[in-house]
Amino acid sequence: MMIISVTEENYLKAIFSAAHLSESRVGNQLIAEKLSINPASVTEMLRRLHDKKLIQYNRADGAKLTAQGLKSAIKVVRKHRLWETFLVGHLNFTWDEVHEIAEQLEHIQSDKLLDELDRFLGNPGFDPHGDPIPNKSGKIPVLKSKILVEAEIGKKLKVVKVADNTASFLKYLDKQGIALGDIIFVKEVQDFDGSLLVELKGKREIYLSAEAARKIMVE
Amino acid sequence: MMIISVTEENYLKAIFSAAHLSESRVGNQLIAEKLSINPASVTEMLRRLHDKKLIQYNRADGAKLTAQGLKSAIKVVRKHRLWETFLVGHLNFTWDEVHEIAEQLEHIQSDKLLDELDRFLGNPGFDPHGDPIPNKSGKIPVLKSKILVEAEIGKKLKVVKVADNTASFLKYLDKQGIALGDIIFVKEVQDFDGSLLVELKGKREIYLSAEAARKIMVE
DNA sequence: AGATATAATTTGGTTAACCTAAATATTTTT
DNA sequence: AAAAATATTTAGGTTAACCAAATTATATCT
Repeated sequence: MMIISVTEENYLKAIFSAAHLSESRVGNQLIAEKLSINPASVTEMLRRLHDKKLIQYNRADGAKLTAQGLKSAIKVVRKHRLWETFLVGHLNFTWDEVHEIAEQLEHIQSDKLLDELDRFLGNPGFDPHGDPIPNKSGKIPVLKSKILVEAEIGKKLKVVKVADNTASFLKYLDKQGIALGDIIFVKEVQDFDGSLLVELKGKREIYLSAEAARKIMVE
Repeated sequence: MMIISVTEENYLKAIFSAAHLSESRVGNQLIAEKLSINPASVTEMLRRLHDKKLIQYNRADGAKLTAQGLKSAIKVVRKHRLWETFLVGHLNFTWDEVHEIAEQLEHIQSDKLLDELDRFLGNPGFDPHGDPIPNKSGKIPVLKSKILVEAEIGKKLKVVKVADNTASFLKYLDKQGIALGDIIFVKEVQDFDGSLLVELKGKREIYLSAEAARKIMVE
């Protein structure tokens, strides 16, 4: 089996997540930003990943994962999200604390560990942030969710995911008392700033800025 | 807080475990063997560990952990053994499968993770091989165990630890049906080769070579 | 004590990942 | 289409860990 270093895995993951957002071209610049390194360093590594047949690469179109590369990237994401699920579910971590540690754990190499962890957790489809966990064969479950800011007035909705996993946003949600699975009822939309008046869990009424409502996914 | 690399941690661990066996001097040679690297490389690293005040070091007496270095080494051992306990206890691993993976997991950095894992496992004192797990403050529990080969005839004993964690020996024990916690009754000792006839769990009788009995710890 | 064996160190490499600054491409704007 | 802006690559350099071969200490043996 081919050996992929931790650093290489991080590149693949960066390309994978960048490709999901901007779709088309994944340039050196973007990868450099994601990994907080100098663009000059990226060229070198992309060439190596190309040699290893993990990406297609040329100056014009940037980097694109091959089937091999995609498989590796998805596996890393799978590991990351399963570990996050474990940390929150069994080790009393909150959703804003788990990212860093999962960044380390995602590189542990053992297929059996991965399978057993999945089983132990009950083959979860989504992690504590609502992000989908690829299954063993690489298939990624889909949620037909919308962002809250696009919801119609008078709809009863369930919070299923957040579109921003920074600790500051997650702490803000905690402070507002919003968690995954909560039922939200949209009462009013302010015309002038797009902020929402919502009823949370049939109890409290709170205001959410359009900014925040753009990062909350509902179903 | 001082940053200690994975490689440095492995050196500290090697020095720690070597010091436990041979007591006195831990030479470059021995460290090199433990880590499967060239002795020439060891000199360099020991100098760095000395500069970081993690070891005392001079040509005559070799390497010796400082209080700082000992603390770091014990923490790594603690992590290693807690993870092994987790793998066997919750993820269906057998005791001969866990070492490699624990070698990776022992380098994950997060104090909260360590504390929570300990709590989750119920603050175990010993890992699946019977090795003591240092507690949070670094204290290492002691078992007043003996090696089976030194046991007297007619004694009822409990298997508490193995003095050889290689997969081949652990598999041998599994095949013989011997596990930690089993009660052993010594019936006979063969004079000519020191092998033992023992009764296992009050049921089966089996022969154990002196070789094997030297690696089984009982209480 | 001197010869021999063993252990440690020095010397002069290598590789993976990074860096900065300069040079070259490629887009985008005017 | 030329100028300006942006993106990529090249060139030359660094650091952490390693190596092999040669050298220098230290220990052991006769």
